Amino acid sequence: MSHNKTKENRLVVIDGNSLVFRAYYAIQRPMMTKEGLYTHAVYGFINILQKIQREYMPSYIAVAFDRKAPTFRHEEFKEYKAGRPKMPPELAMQIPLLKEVLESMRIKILEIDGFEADDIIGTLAKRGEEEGLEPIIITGDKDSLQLASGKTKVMITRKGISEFDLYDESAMLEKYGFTADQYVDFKGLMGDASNNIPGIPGVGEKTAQNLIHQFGSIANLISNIEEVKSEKLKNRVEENIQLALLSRRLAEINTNVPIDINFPELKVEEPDYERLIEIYKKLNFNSFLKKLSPNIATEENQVKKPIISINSIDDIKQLETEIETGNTICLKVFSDNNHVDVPKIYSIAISTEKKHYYIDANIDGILDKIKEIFQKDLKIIGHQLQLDYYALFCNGFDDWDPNSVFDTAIAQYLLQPDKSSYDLNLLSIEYFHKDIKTDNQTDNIQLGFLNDSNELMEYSLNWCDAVLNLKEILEKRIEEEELTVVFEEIELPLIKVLASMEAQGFAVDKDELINAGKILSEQIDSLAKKIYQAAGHEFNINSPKQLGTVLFEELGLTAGKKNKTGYSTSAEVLESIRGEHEIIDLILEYRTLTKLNSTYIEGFLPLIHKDGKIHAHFQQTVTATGRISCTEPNLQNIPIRQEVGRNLRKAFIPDNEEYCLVGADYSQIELRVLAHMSEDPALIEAFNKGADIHKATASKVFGIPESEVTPLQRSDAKAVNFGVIYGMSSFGLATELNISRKQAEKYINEYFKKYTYVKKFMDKQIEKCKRDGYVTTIMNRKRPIQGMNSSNYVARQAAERLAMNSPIQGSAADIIKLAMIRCHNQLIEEGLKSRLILQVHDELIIHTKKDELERVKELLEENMVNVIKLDVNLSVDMSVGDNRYELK
DNA sequence: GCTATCACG
DNA sequence: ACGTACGTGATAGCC
Repeated sequence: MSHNKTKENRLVVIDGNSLVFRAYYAIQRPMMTKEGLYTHAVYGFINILQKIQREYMPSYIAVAFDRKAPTFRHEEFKEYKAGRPKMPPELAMQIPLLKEVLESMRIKILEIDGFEADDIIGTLAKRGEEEGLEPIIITGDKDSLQLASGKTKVMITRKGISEFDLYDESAMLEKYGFTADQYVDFKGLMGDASNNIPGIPGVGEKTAQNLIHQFGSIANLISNIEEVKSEKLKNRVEENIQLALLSRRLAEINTNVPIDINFPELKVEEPDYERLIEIYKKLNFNSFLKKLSPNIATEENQVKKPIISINSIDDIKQLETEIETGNTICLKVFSDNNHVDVPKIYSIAISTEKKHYYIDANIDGILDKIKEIFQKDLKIIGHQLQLDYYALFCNGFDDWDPNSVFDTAIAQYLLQPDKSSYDLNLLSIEYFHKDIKTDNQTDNIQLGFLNDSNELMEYSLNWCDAVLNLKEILEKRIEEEELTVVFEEIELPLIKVLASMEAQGFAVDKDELINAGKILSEQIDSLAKKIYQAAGHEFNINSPKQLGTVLFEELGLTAGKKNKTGYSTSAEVLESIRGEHEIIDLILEYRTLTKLNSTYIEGFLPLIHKDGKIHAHFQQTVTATGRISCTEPNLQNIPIRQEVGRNLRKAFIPDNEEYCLVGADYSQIELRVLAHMSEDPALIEAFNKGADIHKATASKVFGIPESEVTPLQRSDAKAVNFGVIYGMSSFGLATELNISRKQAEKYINEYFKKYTYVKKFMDKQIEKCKRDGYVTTIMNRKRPIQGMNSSNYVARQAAERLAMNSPIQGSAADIIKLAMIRCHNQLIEEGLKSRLILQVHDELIIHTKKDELERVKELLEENMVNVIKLDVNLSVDMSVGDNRYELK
């Protein structure tokens, strides 16, 4: 905050209620803390406040609030503001939080029983003018326009909260054709629906405006009533004179509120940083904390570890002598994190208990030395260690396997799996209010920047300090939250498995891919021509907006669902109007082919490594349920459902002729997990007798013997089974099956009548989540869920579905992760060359040496099936092929 | 940077 | 009366 630059006489007065209301509705996606506090209105308010402070630099600032007590207006007119909907609780709960923030900023809050914020603001503006100040009123409410004057300006929010319209005397004249003083008379005539101010019945904005233009005020209108031309209007005004005067009094802001105003108290001051940090932390406002950090950086006066810079092969001896077997180190490898070439390691930081070593990785033979040191059975602490592993694995450390690691990113992920980022700098700010970056560039560790070795050395020390400090905190929290098992038995051992998969990569037949691309492009061109012909002109088929115009306006086809921006042109909508015009089939085909070409051909080609393989990145800290995610590219969504797309799988091949691919899929893992967790006897029995589960469900839902189930009934039952996993709603099932809601409801009722324990299980998840705020998996992985008690029905239902689905999806994720670890370790233990190269949620792909094939199949089956003991058997389908297409 | 769409489990 | 199926990532268009 720059005090030296403030405008000396400027007084900003904010209508707190009005602005927080705007902020609440302007932010589309509600924000909430892990404790369930809604925060978006506060967040939006602070943003506006900071914008105002930046742009107007006031010397004085105050925020006025309404009180709950009735005001003089209610005394005059009982119906004042009657029928106004109550403030939603999600907003009401944020008002005290906002006040706490304002107090921490040392911004004066003004409120008084019997008066509205408007009156306080009016009084303050008037007194401010008398003191020679320049008042600026900030509000979302047009009522305050009457306060605009030669000195006082009124700013009204526009388009949500980000923009304002500024009104002064001349702007009023321009917009309304009368002055701010006359605004009250104007309101008296037309009334105000939102405050339930009556006005003259039948007089709206236009008529009121005209009357004010002609007569200037209500008083003048009364004295010259004969001049009103329209007989009807004249009668109306005469009959309702008292109502107009009452309305005028209600609309008029009182500028003489009995409130103590002491301008020096309103002076802008430095915030109470300690208190502000506390409240920002409570609200999870990390971005605001970050902005504070330069102001508080001086508070800590910690002693820094000595940095040892290692610039020659001889220097490393210091490290060799200091490190003993079993020591704990913090590790950070700086590399270009490159997946299309061997990642280049620039430097390696190793923090021991006493010293911080910063090693130039370009020194000849230095990596071998480090590898030697790493043989001392060290305990490794890091943040997103998978990245460090990957760089090392690709640079000769492929057989390195530390048996004790701690990853602070993963620890934080388990504690809060729905966080959007586990960026160390953000965590450092959140936990320690300290920015670990030495400048802006360190965000982006690119080779060009790495020239400045000193900067990076400093950064590496801050990095390791933050990781080590975080570890102390998170280690305890993991234990308190009983996450030790999932942390130590699943997530930590998985790091090296994922890094290995990543380093291994998936070979692709580039020529095959290019060729497929050529064929697709030709087909796309010819389809486009046909589409233009059918439409009568060229347009951008990829633009849903243009497509919507062509289909629903020019061709007059039946528009289905709408979305925010206009007509929906989704496949679902198009399918339903297939018969109406030949263009529809062409467009659907065009969509399919362009999707394949742009995502899987054009998208993949630039990601092919120099070694001819794709090294996708597997991320362990992304999904809220515990699944892993795959990026650059996403190999978990290669087409399979349609033959055109499925053909692309032919391009995914083994490294060479000595190898083949083995695919191992868990059969119905989520339904099996559900059977186990719910302990439902009917579901367990169905699985244990090896039934076709969709057929079994069909038989139960439709009340017929399994032998009589038709393929259509089986497919409907399949949708029901999916629905159960997703936290089924009758609406969802109805849309999926294209049946009535009633019919869907019947299916669901039948299902739960037959699988009563499943119903109990679902109810229990909701109940538990309402009580604890989270649900858990078989391995006690937790997923916190917000909004279980939301007053909004839709939000609450959505939260309940998450509570039902997450334990199932998450437990399945636990199981396959455990299986991956077992399989990977056993392949290595047995000295086999075969390796895990891909996981697709319920499927593992193993790059298999042909002479190891039989052993690999056995090993997969054993480990996947026996990885955990459930009340139902796990079952695995296995297939072998020379490319991914052949794995069915 | 957001929205719509569509690929997978 | 409301308006939803669960979990992801990539692309193109548009502001």
